Amino acid sequence: MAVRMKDIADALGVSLMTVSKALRGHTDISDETRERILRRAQQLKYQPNWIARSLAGRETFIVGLVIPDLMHSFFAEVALGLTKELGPLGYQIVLANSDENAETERREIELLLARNVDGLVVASTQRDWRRGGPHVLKNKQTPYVLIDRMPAGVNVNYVGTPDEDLGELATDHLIEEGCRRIAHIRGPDNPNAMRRLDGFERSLRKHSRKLPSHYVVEGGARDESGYRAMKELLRLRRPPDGVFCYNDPVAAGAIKAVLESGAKIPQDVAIVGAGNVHYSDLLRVPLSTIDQSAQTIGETAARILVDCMRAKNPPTPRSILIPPRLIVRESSCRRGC
Amino acid sequence: MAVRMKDIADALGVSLMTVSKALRGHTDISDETRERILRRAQQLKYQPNWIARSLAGRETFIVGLVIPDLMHSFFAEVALGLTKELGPLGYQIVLANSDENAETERREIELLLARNVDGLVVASTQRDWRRGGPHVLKNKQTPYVLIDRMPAGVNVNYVGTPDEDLGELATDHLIEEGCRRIAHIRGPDNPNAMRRLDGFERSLRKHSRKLPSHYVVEGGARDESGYRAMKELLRLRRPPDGVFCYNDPVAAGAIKAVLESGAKIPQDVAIVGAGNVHYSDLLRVPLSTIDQSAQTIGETAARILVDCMRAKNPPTPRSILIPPRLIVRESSCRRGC
DNA sequence: CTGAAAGCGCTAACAG
DNA sequence: CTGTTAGCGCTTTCAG
Repeated sequence: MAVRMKDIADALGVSLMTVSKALRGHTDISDETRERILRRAQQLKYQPNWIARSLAGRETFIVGLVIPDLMHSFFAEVALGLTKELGPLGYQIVLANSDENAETERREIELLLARNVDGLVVASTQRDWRRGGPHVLKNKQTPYVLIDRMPAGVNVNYVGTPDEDLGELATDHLIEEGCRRIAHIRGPDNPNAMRRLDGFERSLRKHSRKLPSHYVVEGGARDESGYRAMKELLRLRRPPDGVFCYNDPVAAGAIKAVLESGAKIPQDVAIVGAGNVHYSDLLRVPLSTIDQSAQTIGETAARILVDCMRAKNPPTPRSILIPPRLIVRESSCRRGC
Repeated sequence: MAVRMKDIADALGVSLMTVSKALRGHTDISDETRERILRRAQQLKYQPNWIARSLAGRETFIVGLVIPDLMHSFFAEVALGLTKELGPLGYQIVLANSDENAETERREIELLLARNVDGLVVASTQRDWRRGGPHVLKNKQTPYVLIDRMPAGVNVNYVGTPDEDLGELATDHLIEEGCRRIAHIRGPDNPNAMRRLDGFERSLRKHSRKLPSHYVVEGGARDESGYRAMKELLRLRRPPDGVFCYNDPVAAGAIKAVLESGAKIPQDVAIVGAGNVHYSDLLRVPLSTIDQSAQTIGETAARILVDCMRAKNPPTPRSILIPPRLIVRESSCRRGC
């Protein structure tokens, strides 16, 4: 079996408690004793048993991360930001995949709670985090931070993107590039997508443009949806000359549709996506996009969570929005930038 | 605080042990008592405390996953395969990022071990898993499965790709497509990349082709390396008309370089990558590639691990290679497929 | 400064 | 079938 504190204690003729304290840097141990203990621990390659430590103390130094889709590079980036921030503090991360499914999400969260995680980061698939939301979290005191998917009307910790600004930024850019007829391929039916649409409309209003309803088409979150939606737009009598797409995969699909039609990007149609997935630069036409700084989102969520975990009584929830940044590549670059 | 077994026991006037057994489906409890206990547990929303359970029993139902790069879609897919297979069995996954760094890897593994994980899946950055390799694993009995990066001369559980076959498959394909001058952009200095090179050479020999040494150029693992390497190849007096690239990012970079030079893909230069990262289909030129079935690798590793975790004495190590599959897209399709 | 006592919530082994 | 007795390895509390 692995070496325990008791082994060190016995070997040195001190009590188990002394070892425990010395190992954790308590001040009420003489320097000499501590030295001896530390040295011995090293020799024996002592590794604290975290299970026992967790049971006795009340921290596990585990943080749960619940995301809807591991394959989405946005979440992989968030996870990276989390590990970068949490790792050095001694936390480890348990990964849970909700598969975009509310029930699975609830189950996973309960499991994580049963493991006494110190905190949770959740990109929730739940529409309404209050009702349907894991009431479990209400009872337990476990702090949590929601990311990306803004919960409807709940006062919780949240880190994400100001999606309305994102939509506005993308649309403003298309207008500045000289597009006259600007369309939007919508995302799925969730708050984030709604807000991007709002931003799209806000930008058009701001510039006194009309909002032809047939220029807003149903889309989805994947490239096939973008492909289909773009086909639809291209069939219009007057097809758009600029399209803001819900996200990069959708935009990639749209690009495919445009090129197939024989039209040129960006001359005939300019395209802007969102998310800056890491391959955007390598697409058929390098894709202009709105970067959401996913890693920063992860890091920020981590910091908030750490504050909560360290605080005795829960701090007032914070909502932090990471400003989106426009990244101009070829797909929208009509004026030779 | 959360409800404990004791709470249920007290409420029902039975002993704690009875509850414990009933909850875990032991047979030596009367159906009636079990019913009462189960019902009560539900009412009270009892959730077992896994920390305590782990300390008392000897399983934690946690599996550690150590990977060098979260952002690489290959590993994300492996992780997905793992969760798919392990989740239903009640295991959760702790994620550790080694950042392609052997020292970090060792530390993370030790941490995982200190948490008493039931098993480990490691994509090791270590060249030699025997010497430099975490000897920790020798002492502890914790079962582990290595993936992707084949360890040098060690008899352990391993799931990965037969990289030599992969290289041969890609090169055979280029030859079949009618390429006359075939080059290879090498990967980094690791066993997998070596084997892909071996496969490349094997294919050429098999077809009685020459192996001009200047057609094998230094590369790396990212798109910038591919870009640079391809530039170099294009400067040759007789540039290649077919290139097998270490992986898809490298191939994407190579494509960029070719297109910039004004040459056409695949007419002037055919390109094949490896890995089938999920955006390959959306690249400037849809990329032919060799699929490694990353998710299957994850699932297979999971199954081997489960076998080991359940077995009383360690089964003899198994080495499983998942056959690579050629996926033909536009970048190599010279004969109108 | 050091240590003894008590217990975290659960399970394994055995006794009733 | 049910319950008792011992821990798992560590930490907190409080007395020396």
